[in-house]
Amino acid sequence: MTKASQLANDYEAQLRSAGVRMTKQRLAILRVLAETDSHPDANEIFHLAFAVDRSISLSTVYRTMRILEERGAIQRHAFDDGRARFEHADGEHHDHLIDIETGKVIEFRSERIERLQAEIAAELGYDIVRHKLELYGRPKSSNDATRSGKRRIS
Amino acid sequence: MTKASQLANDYEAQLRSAGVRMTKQRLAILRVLAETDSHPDANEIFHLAFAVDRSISLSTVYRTMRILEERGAIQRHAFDDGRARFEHADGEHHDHLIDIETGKVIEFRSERIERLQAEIAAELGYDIVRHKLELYGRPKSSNDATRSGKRRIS
DNA sequence: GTTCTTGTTGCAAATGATCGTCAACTGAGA
DNA sequence: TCTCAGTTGACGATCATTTGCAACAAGAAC
Repeated sequence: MTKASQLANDYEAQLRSAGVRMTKQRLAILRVLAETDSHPDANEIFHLAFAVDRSISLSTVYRTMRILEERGAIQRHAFDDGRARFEHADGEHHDHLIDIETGKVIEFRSERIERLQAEIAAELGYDIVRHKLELYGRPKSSNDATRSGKRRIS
Repeated sequence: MTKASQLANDYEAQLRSAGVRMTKQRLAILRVLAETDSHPDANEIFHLAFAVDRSISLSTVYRTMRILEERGAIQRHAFDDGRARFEHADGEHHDHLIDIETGKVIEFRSERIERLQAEIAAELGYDIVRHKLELYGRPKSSNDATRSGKRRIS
């Protein structure tokens, strides 16, 4: 079993046990989400899911994304291009670096940033509920950052 | 001369010398922007400017905000409420903490965060062009964070 | 001040993303 | 299989933002 179909099954089991009714449209969306490592918007998800099940509509994509978000199965992001973008929540929080030349999104996680953010909020008298860190950058000339997957930073 | 009207004059001089034609609508917007310390959206700016000059329209607000953004006179933000919010760019970059109970936006700047972000981008093979850090939090019980103005953090 | 050119305006209609309504349909438990 | 509350697609509504256009007004040249 591939990692993606494993993830799709996890999604399905999780939602079923939460009493969410599984329709073929939702299964198509779950499969699409499990199979992508990028951050698709609603329209992209719609097109991918449409290829799996031609009976799906854009409305259903929006409705399903809301349900998945409420259940914590996915994360919603609002980068600077206006649309909402989604990615599966595979547990650990991470941040994003967006390549302003290509739009490519690189995920990373830095414990130092996480700690520092909590400290700052505390100094301001707040408890952090969530946060959003987006770096917008341009590749350095000697760039080996083209490999994908999440990067772990000190 | 108040600090706000000083800032409004600075805006005007800067734009004039860049060859931007100054209309009464634009002057009204500049005054409104100079007088606020918050992060108004287009509609709020429209209402405030309308009080100064009843001939202004929402379209002009949007058009003017784009011009001001292109000239670097203001910063555009996209917090989690969907709309674009604006604030005057008074030079130094800062980040935001949004109170999820009241929507209040607190500005702060942390040199450690700034440094850390640059380091992370470098590790990923990128030069940072800009970045966005938003903390969404809830006030601690013993909260003295109600005072306004930019906060400087270690 | 008058003229002229060209950028700017308000309005209304157009977008684009997202959501709501509703009648028809369908999971999934009895 | 039967039942029915939850779900669907179609499509119109909504919200923030943009654009087309004819009327208008800065500001440079007279």
